[in-house]
Amino acid sequence: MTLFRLGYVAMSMHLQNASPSQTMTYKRFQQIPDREAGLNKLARIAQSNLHNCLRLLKHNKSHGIKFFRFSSKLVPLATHEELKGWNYISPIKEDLQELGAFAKKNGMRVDFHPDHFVVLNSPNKDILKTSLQVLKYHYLLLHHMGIEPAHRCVLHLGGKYQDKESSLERLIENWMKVPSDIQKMIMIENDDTSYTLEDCLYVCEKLNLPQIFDLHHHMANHADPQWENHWSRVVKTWSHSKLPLKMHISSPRSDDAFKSHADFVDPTMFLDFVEKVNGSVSQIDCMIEAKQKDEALFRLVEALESDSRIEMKSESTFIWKG
DNA sequence: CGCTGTCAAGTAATG
DNA sequence: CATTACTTGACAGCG
Repeated sequence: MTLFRLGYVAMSMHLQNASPSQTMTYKRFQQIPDREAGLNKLARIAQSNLHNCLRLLKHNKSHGIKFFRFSSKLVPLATHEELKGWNYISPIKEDLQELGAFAKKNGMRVDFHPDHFVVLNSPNKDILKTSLQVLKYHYLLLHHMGIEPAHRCVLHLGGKYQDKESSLERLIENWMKVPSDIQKMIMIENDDTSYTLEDCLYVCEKLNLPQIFDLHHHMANHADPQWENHWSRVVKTWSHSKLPLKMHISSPRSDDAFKSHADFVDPTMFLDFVEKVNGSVSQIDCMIEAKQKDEALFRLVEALESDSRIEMKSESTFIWKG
């Protein structure tokens, strides 16, 4: 029997004025004549973002949601080249501590997905260096939250650079330049344009990394359309992890904009997946990536509740009865 | 207050 | 070779 658990991404459609990713652009920062005042302002924004994250976790708690992805924009300009040397952690140490303690106390799985500027297979040394800075930022956030950073950061394999095979091998070469603490933090996700599930599995097996299977990306980009043929390999990549297998779930916005995320998740497609993987592993955490965020999760739960093949175990977990 | 253009970052696709 | 799309929330400026 498999326990399925639902989570969502970064922000809530229900909480008002609770953005976890308020920001200040570098251009604005530059316009502040006193650098110290600018840095203070950045720190205040970061504190507000973390405060809102805590509100989000409390909101999640009240709805029985124990699985959440933090925004990567918690500290604006943290890794910007021109702000090198700024200790962006010190003004938010207590906030991070409090946030992590709340997540731990309530048994919540939290993680990150840095955006597409983190590219570990880039042939450009500067881009690799910047990417490592951004990963270090995520590491420090987790570390100061008091959360074990292992398998808390989702990445794609990177660009194709006109030659997919050699670009994939470059990732393996570059991996040796990644500090081991950061290596341990990474999970790999198949993407919708370049690297398919099978490409990612090859790397995951080689580097001993958990594979995050994104069903929507797979539909948009695959070699073998039958993901079922590779599911046992996906399961195996999680055998050494303390965390349950993780999935990304979303639905295409339309036929024309197939790769874009729809507002909500199509329950039929999701239930089809659930039926197929049921029994393959003890728990599957499904990250709902929909434009309507937590509202999409609530809608999906409503659909599950009214389906006789599903038994709800709590507000956001369920099993397949068949 | 509501609308629009702009914003640190990379890569792929298009022209 | 140069520009746009991707995706995307937040903010500043403007009417």
